[in-house]
Amino acid sequence: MARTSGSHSEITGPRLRAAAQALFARHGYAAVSMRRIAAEVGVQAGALYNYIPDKQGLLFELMKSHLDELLAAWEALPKGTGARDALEAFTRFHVRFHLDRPDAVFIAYMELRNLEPANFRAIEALRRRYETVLEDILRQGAAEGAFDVADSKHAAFAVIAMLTGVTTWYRDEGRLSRAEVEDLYWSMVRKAVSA
Amino acid sequence: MARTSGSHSEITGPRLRAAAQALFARHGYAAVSMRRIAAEVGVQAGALYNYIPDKQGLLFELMKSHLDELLAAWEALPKGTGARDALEAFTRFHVRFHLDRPDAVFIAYMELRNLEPANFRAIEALRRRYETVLEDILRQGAAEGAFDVADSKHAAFAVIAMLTGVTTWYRDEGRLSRAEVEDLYWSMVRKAVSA
DNA sequence: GTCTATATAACGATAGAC
DNA sequence: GTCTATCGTTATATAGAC
Repeated sequence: MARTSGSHSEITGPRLRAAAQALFARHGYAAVSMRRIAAEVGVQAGALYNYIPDKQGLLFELMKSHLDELLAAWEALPKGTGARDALEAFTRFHVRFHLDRPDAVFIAYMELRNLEPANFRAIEALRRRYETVLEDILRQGAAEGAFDVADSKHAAFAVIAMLTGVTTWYRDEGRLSRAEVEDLYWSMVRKAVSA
Repeated sequence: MARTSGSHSEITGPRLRAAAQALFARHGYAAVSMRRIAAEVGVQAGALYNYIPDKQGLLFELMKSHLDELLAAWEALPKGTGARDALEAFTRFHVRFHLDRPDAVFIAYMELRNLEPANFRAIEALRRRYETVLEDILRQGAAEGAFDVADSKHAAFAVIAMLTGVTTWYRDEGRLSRAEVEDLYWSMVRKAVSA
């Protein structure tokens, strides 16, 4: 909806990020113009530069805030001590978190190649921290004899790829509830790493 | 390398597809210009239109030929009869095929949103045919009691996502051989669907 | 803070010469 | 089949008025 001119600093910023996230997820960063984002927000393109340094900075901020939120949400989760419980917690957390943010997830996985080198390194470091969470769980479980995982690092990659794939097919209107989807993935993950 | 002018119909076409595939995989379809592709091929941009109808047609042809080749390669594979053997054959085939074509795989998964509607439907149909191959194997194995898979369709999605993820980390110079990678994924897939 | 207007560059695609 | 030249459009980003 077009808006008349005036001061709207408190709402234009969030609206800009929301519009950019939705459009980047649907059409891709390179295919979306600043004019298109501005039209969605309801301002002219020039006004967006009161909130972002440039288009690249906008992409970086979206990806960084998503990964910061992902890591913070995991840290905040109450956890037990055993590796098996930790793996179940991680699996259900990952599925739930990603189903709640399909657009942010899509961008974080698809737009890495559109990041400038310094930004790419920063995002990759955050992603690596998250992968290490699962890697450590698998390594601990293998040491305890609860899991049969020869290569914790690559097993973690495989599990995360499997879990993240849920965003490509899950729809709220679909046949399965979120709880059923969690159960489905937990069943497969549990068995895949079992002794 | 720049080339002098003249007739080169027999080599420019393949070079165009090879250059476009490499550039689309690295930077994304929307971020790569026809001028950039032409420079890689060693001709001027206008000359490319002797081989393709437009940029969209180029993307579609790359994706379609990749998926056609994928399905044909699977069909040509000698197969046993049991579900367990079929699953192992599928797993090893998928890993091997995808590791051999990282650029084509990347494009086929990342550029779906840049396809025009009619092209999107055609590509989706081919992808669906491939998913159904695994889905049928899982369903047969579940019916025989060899597998414990409650939902063949979504289990197939999960397994394919896990397997395709190999392209995000595997490097020929890395620690693991292709055979070891195949074994690693087969071990996880086998257990994930086991009874 | 947003507007209009614009600087500067690149885009996809085509026409006509050779 | 490829070239040069160009049409018409669009892009990111900025300047100055309000």
